[in-house]
Amino acid sequence: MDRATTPTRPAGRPRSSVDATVFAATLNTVHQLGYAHATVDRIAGAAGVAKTTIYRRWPSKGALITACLVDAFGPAPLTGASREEIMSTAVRWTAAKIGEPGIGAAFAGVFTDAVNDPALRQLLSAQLQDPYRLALQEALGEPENRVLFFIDVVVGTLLHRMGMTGEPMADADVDALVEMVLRALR
Amino acid sequence: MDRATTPTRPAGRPRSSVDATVFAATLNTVHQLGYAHATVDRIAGAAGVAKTTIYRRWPSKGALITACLVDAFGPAPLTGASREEIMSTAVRWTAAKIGEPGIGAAFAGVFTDAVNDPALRQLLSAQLQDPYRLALQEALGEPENRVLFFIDVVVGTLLHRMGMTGEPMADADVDALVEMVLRALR
DNA sequence: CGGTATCGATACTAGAGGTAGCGTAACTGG
DNA sequence: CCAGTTACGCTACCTCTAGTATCGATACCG
Repeated sequence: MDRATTPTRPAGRPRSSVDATVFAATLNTVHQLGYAHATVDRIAGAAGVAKTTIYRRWPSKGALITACLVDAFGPAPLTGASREEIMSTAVRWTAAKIGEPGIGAAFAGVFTDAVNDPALRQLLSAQLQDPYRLALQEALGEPENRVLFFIDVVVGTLLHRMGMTGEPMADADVDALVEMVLRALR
Repeated sequence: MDRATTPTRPAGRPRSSVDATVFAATLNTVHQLGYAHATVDRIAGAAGVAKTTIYRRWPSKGALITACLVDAFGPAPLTGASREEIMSTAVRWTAAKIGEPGIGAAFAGVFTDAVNDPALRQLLSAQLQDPYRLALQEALGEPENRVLFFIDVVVGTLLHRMGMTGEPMADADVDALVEMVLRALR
């Protein structure tokens, strides 16, 4: 029940190290019951933790799920000999991750929550989208590449174009997206 | 306040023809407040209708939104001289539709509701996905074509692969999808 | 030992989807 | 004109969920 000793430990009782337990319980509960029925009460119960403890660490259910996803995804594997290989690995890895128990459902749930919540949208975008894209851009050396299709198209298109409340996608981006789709369908 | 006279009109007071009004109020409310804050109470109020009237016609909020989307989308324009032209028209039309006020947000909302509700998922799939895909397949003459990217990839991938509760996508389909993505990114 | 922050537990508020019951209105058939 | 039937608006209600407040106990620091 101890935590990593920081240089200057803050006063008071330190937090018990149950983050990993809560994350596991979250994915488990979402996997078994779906996002909507995975209530914070149930997640807390599954983790053997009080609900108030969860709300002390994460400000909302959406923030909890987002943190859980960030933890579950971890850093993307950016390996491969060629540029094409790197992209292939990353995309396949993303698809596989999304298919893991609970992750897909959690993502879909928090995703739509984010549509209605600007703060959560920003959090989700910052936590999931940007580091990923930046890392891949760095690995590929070409910032104009549209990588990580699931993130860019699903989150990008849906959040920006469907979200309505956020800043809209530029028409040029929409056109580029449509062209990309058509090329894939050809 | 009358309705189209059916061959044998059922007994009792006929329903007032407010479906279109309710649909308009629904899109309007979703557009202004987002899916989550567009409560059935508020939609009913905006339509000048009692909430009970809405629940007499549609069994749930999800069913209402789905019906509203079906009404808003209408039949897809399947015109064009070449196969490529037909696909281009359909995809662009879909993208434009999704960008219309309220439609995107409504779709995103009902979509995630469907992830947690098998009945709604089936309804959404039957109402939006299948007729669309079938009509395009017919127009294009090649059933193996993966058309309507937004529907197939967004609904297909997310519902099937992320939904978890539904039947999973076949590995071959996932592979095909990944290949498609890679081709688009190349 | 005093100060401080976390812990579990309980109780609570506000808002949402959805249902039940009621008196009234609109139609059909006799 | 009247009985039967169904939709209407209205109100009250139930259940569930996110999120908050409070409290005594606990674990750590100086």
